[in-house]
Amino acid sequence: MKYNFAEIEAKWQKYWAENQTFRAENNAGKPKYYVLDMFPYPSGAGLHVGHPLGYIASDIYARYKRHQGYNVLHPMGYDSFGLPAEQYAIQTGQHPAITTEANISRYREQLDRIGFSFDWGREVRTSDPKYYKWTQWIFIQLFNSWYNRDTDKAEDIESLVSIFEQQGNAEVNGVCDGDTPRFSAFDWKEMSESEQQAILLKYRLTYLAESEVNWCAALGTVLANDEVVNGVSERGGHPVVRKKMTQWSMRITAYAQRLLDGLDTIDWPQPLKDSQANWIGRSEGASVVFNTLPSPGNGNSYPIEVFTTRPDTIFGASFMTLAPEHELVLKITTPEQKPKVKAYIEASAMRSERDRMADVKSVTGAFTGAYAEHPFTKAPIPIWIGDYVLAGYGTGAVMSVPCGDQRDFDFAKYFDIPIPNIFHGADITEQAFVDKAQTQIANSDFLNGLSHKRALKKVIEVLEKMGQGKGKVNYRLRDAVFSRQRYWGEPFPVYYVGGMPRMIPGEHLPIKLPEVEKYLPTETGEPPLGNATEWAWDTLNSAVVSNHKIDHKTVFPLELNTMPGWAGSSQYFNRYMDPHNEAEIFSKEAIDYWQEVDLYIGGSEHATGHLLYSRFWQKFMFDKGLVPHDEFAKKLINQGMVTGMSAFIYRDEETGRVISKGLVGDKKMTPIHVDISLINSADELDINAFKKWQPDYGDTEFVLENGKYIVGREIEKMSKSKYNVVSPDSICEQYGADSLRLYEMFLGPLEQSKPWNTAGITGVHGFLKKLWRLYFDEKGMQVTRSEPSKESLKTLHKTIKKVADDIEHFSFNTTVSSFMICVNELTFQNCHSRAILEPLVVMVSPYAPHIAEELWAQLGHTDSISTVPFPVFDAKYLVESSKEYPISFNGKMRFTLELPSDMGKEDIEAMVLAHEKTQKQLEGRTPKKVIVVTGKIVNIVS
RNA sequence: GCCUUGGUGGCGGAAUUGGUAGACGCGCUGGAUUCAAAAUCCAGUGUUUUCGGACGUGUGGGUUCGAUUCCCACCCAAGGUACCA
Repeated sequence: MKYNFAEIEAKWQKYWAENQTFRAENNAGKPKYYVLDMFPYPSGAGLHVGHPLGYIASDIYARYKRHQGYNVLHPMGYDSFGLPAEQYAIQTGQHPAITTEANISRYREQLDRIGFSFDWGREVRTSDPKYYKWTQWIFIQLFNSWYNRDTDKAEDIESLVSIFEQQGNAEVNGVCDGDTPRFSAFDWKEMSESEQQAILLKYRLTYLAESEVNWCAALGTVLANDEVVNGVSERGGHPVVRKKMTQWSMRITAYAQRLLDGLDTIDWPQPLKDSQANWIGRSEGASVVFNTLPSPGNGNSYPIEVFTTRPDTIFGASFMTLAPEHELVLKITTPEQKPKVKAYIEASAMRSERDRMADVKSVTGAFTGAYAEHPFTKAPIPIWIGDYVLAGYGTGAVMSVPCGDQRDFDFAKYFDIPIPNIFHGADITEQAFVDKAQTQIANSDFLNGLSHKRALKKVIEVLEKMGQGKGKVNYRLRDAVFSRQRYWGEPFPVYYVGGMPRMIPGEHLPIKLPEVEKYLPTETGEPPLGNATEWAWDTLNSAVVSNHKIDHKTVFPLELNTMPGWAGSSQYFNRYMDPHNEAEIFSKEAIDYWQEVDLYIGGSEHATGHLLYSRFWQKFMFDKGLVPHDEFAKKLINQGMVTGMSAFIYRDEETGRVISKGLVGDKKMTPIHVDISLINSADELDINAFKKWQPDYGDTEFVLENGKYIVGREIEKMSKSKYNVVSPDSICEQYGADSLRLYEMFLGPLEQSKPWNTAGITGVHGFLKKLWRLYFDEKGMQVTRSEPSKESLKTLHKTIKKVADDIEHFSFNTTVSSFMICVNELTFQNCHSRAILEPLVVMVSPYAPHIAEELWAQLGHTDSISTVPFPVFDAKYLVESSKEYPISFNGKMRFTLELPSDMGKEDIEAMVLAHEKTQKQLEGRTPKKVIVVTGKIVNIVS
């Protein structure tokens, strides 16, 4: 009987679907285990072999856990809102929902072919109103909450209102906007409804605020940083300017410290934690207030607050620098300097934030003509603006200490500003002195002679006493903008009364995305939802109604923005626990049972996006008492990228001939991508097939080496345009899903990126055939009830140990090797014993589930192999009577010697020294020292 | 610049607490089988060699009886990033 993978795989995929083999119950009397993959965006291109890498790894682990007796939750879904479908809609008029649906079916077909053990009964799609109902619901919960620093958690907004009613906001220690005014209970009661709402917005965890965006007027939309290249839009090359727009924001900064602290409690890769920690960017220092001096143009004095991590260097401050966007800039600039300053502000508005930050070399800035008073020396110090200071970080203003900060130093040198030295013994002629450990402060009045640490403490004390500053912790993390001017996203459950946002009551959710004629922004520059004609909220009937009914009395306009891509992915892992619940986001029972994700596998590119936002929402949900853990995933693994092996032919532009790689030499030739399906495993090009694919080359002369055309190979990202994409379908077709699964794992360590080379798959495919032949010969089943040999038992148990250890360490590539070694050995031993071959098939099952199910059934079992207990390792089969000792001389192994395992050190030493090969190696020298590590090695030093 | 990860045969990679470097697979070479091919099987495959051996894990040092593994300095590649006060 031959190994017919096509038949076997179709059969078992059908069996699993029909029997719902992998359905997870919410209360099975077993311990739970939750294995999660990052759900994909269903793109039009379909899956390539890089995509399923992580899914295969998680599937192996999920199946392994089932063999260990766990009730495993292993769901899959789609992150199905997104830009490509919308772009396609703009071009073709096709509704994104239709495109998305088609793409999802294609993804599903491809996924099904690989034999994943997903519980498809729990599938979620972020673009499904039944799902985004709960995304909207969470938004409302955030809106109705504020962050209380005293209790260090989110609380209901009602509690804030009652504090305001009783005592105003003076005593409230809540996270709020920087410009929140102080008011008393009396003031609060005097405010109009609208004014009160405006105040509350400053405290809500999701709020409306002006944020800076990259506005592209020609496209009528806001662009992401990476869509802006050199100040113009990537698509079309239209001008882009920084502009303030009213947008929804998430007050993630309220959670900065907890997001940082939480990293210590989760088993995530260190590089990923590092990048989150850097993103949050905690720095300790002080905020210091400098007052401006009245100037010819402006008789007032304004306080300018700066944040500095080096308040100890305050006596070295010889100027101040404000971000060009700083609100005081135009107020304090002298008439004389106005033209220069205005020009500079305009110029920097043209540059994207990324451009401003990437440009390290050029120093730019402008003098405002104004001065501030140094808090201690009372000296006037000039106020400059410079775009190396970012409006969004700290207070958008810095005290510049050129002797202690390289950027300030460069700025001062460039504009010829004095550089006072306040460090004892430091040379600052060429560069700033930044070594904190070596710092001894000088020329600084009461700080003279102090170290960095002591000066820091002292100066903060004095500043606090003067009321001109205080110690402060600053975070780089900014609140996350939550509005998008797009069509294909979650609509907000928000309508506007007198310009103030109101939430639609939860019982009327979901608010479904309206139909529009065009998916582009409106002519007046409003988001695509501005094209909808049925987009108003009728408060009497609690329904979405036609726009012409808007009367601002009972019918109000709805929000025109939609939510960003990360909205739908920030809680999906909890929704999987109870995906069909229409009354709650998930039942208490479900969350109490599943608790949290035990293992999450996905790409590291989500480090500071999805993974940070999800942690934020989880902490919020925890504060609200909805989830039992404030971290959603205990363990996380990043899978690496699978890169493609592009193939090139080389065209000699002078002669027009195409030269085989070995004959190219030093001559400059044009490399041209060729489709990798035309290349065999020896890098030879099928010239006829190539000419058929590219008829233009029909008459081209191919210069061969040894009668063959050899292509060049290079590793690149897999992409259609590079003709190096390998689809899993074609692999499944040719070798089967089991071969694909094994090969993806065999490629190398899960976390590392590695190139795909289809040629190598014959190795694992050959292994599966060889495995099959242990069970079947030409005549049929050849498994016997005979007693297994000692060697076979040893082979089996050696493999059990290795495989179990490797799976726990997610070292799936080495597991595949040990399977190969095991099958090679059993074949050599001519082993057909059921006592060996039954446990073997269970071990293989997580990796190659189809062949395992088939062999299991052929062995006479009637149930699926999926929950059969994993074989248990027994050390007694590995006991050896002798050990082959490596004998090394000065650390280099020269020969091996077989000795009894229980032989003692002295006996070993005597045996080894007496050996003729030892005498030969020593060449008459006396050994200085003999090291014997029993069971390991012998080393002779001479 | 900074942070992170990595650098081992022709290629992917292995060596789990410092103990036989190159497991396993691909590719390649030779052979068996075949009319032939595919498939399968067997043997070989780091470099070098006077066939004794010598040298070999990016480079240079160090610790150690012994280093791919630990320490210091450097080079290169990939990914991330923030001129962050």
